[in-house]
Amino acid sequence: MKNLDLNIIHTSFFERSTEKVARDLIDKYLVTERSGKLCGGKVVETEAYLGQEDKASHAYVGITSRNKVMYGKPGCAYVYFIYGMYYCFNVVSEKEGVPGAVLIRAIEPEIGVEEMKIRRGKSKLRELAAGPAKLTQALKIDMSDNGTSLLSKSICFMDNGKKQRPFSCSSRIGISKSNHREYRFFVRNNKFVS
DNA sequence: TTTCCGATTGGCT
DNA sequence: GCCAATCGGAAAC
Repeated sequence: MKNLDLNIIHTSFFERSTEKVARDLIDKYLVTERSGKLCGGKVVETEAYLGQEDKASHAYVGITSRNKVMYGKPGCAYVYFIYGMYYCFNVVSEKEGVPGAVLIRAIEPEIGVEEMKIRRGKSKLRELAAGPAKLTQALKIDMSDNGTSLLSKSICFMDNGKKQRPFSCSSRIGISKSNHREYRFFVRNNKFVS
């Protein structure tokens, strides 16, 4: 592994508007530690999901047992099960009581690459974490992480202090209910974007 | 309790 | 490009 000077990102970063958090998470590190194995890389693609004004958000219908984490403390994980077989990972944004979360759609594999290859059953770097459900498989994130704080060593975002690469925005992927705003952010010309 | 369908993926045409 | 896999959440009945 290369020399990395990484610092855990704290709650105040997440206690802001969902759009800003989504934008600023680009190029931050997402790292998990599972059974002593460290895996992660730079975030290269995110999407913002807001509250009841956002038709595509789980919070559009109001608080339910599934989405209640979105209304909780910023900087916690919101994980949900989808299509009967996949998990998607979000970080909760906004101050407590206000729903919002940022879906992490892709990371650029950098730490623990060999372990992620085993978990994914794939050898190409491009196939390890270019997609929200691929990323949870590579980082071993599942429902047991739902609601947990992302300030711990076992799962967290980290900053290496370097400047963000240029990124673009677009409409979100895979949603049927449209929203005018462009809430997807991704590093420009990066092959690890989904 | 029944029905509809989803913030996806991988395999096949 | 198309579509099945697979199951829980949410709303309808």
